[in-house]
Amino acid sequence: MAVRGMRQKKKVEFLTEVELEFMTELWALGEGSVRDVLAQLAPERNLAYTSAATILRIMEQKNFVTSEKRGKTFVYKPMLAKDAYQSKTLRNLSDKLFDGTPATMVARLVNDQGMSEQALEEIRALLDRRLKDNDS
Amino acid sequence: MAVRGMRQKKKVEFLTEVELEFMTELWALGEGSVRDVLAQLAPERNLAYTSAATILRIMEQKNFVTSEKRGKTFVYKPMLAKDAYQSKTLRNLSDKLFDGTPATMVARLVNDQGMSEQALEEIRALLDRRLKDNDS
DNA sequence: TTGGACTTACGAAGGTCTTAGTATTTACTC
DNA sequence: GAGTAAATACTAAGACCTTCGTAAGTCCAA
Repeated sequence: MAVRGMRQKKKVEFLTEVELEFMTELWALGEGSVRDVLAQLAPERNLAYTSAATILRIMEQKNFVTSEKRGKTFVYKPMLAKDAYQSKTLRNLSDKLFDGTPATMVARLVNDQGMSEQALEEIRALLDRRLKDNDS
Repeated sequence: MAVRGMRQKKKVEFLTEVELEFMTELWALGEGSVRDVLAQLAPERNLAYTSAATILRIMEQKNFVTSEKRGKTFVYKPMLAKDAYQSKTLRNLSDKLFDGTPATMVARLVNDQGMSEQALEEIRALLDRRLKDNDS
């Protein structure tokens, strides 16, 4: 009997570069085996099967995904929704690089991110809705 | 004669955790010596002087700061303005975690970052200005 | 039930990051 | 010019990350 799923001392908060790459595919797929995820990566990525398996196993140890055995293979599923992780990441970035003021962040985005006029309009509409809700 | 400022193969784009911590102090100070930066850190940080010196020397190798010798000590200065680095970081985050659509990012920020009504109003004003400029 | 294809578990190499100790250099004073 | 306090340069340890090879386990078909 193999040992799987050992605990770890410190809670890991954020995905590493490669883990984010994998999680992105899992978010898109909903769930997937090592082979499924590997198939989603760009062809020029050229990652060995065992590397992908290792990455997913580590992600499970860090509680970023759960696995379920189907026949011979494990199927992995995100433990964290994409938008929740987006929020978490933005909060962290706001703290670390924007003095904890997310408004500065939005300002920076709106000012120099080369957003289309349509995108800007959408955001304004979003703000209008938000500000109306606050009134009630 | 010591060897300082050796080149490096690959261009480094982003600050590491500790480098960001140091760069934040340099941005606030404008410039500073090892001792200056160390003095700015939280007292409970307890970092050895030589560690701080090493970090700044590495940051110079990576072209994040320049140094100038004044008397016995080096004074370090950022090579990159804070807002430029903020923009760069946001662009990267948008690509990696938001499918390259910064509008989604703003939406996430506005929706769950707990911004005050005043902050939201300011952003809307900013957008209004941006959208008017585009018309002309 | 045994062979083969595929899967998982483990270990290790090579890299970067963070930290700090030791050794060397430097500027200034007497 | 020698001594001294402070700064810089170097080295290295320990942690984590990425990658992959090898070994061991597993399912199925003939």
